[in-house]
Amino acid sequence: MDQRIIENLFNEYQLRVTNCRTDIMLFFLEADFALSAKALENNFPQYDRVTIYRTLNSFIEKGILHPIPSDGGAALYGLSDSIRKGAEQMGQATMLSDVEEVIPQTHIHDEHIHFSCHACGKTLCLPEQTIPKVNLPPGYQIKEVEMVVKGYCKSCTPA
Amino acid sequence: MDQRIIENLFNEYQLRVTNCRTDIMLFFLEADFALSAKALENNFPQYDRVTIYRTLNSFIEKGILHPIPSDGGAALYGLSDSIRKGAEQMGQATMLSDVEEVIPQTHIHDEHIHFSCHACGKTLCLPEQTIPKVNLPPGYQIKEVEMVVKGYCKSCTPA
DNA sequence: TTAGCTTATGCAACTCTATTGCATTTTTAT
DNA sequence: ATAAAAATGCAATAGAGTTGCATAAGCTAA
Repeated sequence: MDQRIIENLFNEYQLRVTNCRTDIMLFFLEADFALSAKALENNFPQYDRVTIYRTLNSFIEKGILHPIPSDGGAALYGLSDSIRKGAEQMGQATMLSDVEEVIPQTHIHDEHIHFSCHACGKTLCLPEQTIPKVNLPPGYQIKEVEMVVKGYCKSCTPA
Repeated sequence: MDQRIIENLFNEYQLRVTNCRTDIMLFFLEADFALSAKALENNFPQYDRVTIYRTLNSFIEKGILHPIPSDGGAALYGLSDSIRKGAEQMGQATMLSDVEEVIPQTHIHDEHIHFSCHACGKTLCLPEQTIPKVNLPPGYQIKEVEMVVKGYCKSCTPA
């Protein structure tokens, strides 16, 4: 994952390029599961807890990360679908013109299913799994749907 | 709602009958939405915060209440479907024999949809709305599914 | 009904997650 | 290079929830 791709992303979203933001974004791109503030604190002892929280909040405001509902006390965060897809495409691109095509998609909520594994404890975004349509009785106006499936993930289910 | 019905319920679930438990159970039965520990603290200043938390936990252990995923920091709790249904049936019953028919249904998870209203802030259980079946790619083993729909509830949607 | 065992309650202290204010440092545009 | 704007670190604070322990209340059986 090229550093330049991340810088470009931050420029698009009007976020200043800092070590903390770059490191955390790289970590999210390399992780295939959702992360907690605690996990980031452990992985980046060089940054203050407060800075990590502020970094997470700035990413959420821009729509780069989305919060994932969790049972435990601690919040979880996952990369937005558009960001991950964009970064993967850019990873293959070699020309700068390709890189500049990314358009910020703020406020677009990813309506994918989240999976929480009882065995390894990880929570994953399943970008390919769209949430099934819901029909509520008349009078309800649906704006957003959250779905968390719990069980055993691919790695933890015996084949 | 008869006090005797609640006493009977507690006996079935092997919970001692105390003022705090009775008051809180009554409050849940009368509320048509999910409650937070904070809401109970506000409504029952005569009971200690710790007692309220322990009361909630004892109800959850017995399966009388279920925790509801929420964005905010604070947990929400809803009455289990079987309890509310049982209490309503008993409310109509006049003979003690009817009342004694309640069977504790511990560890049965209610797979209904939850609705969270952006306007009034209330979270409701929708016992009639079952969660649609989900198909995940091979390798995932599903044990439990949570679904929270957000938008405007019946009371807050203009007709 | 009471004696005695068990469980629930209240209080104090504590843990953990997250936020806020403020001084200092870093980023970025000129 | 410089100055404005924004990010960082530190200290303090807020809120949710839990634990230990002494006391009070509920339950069981005689």
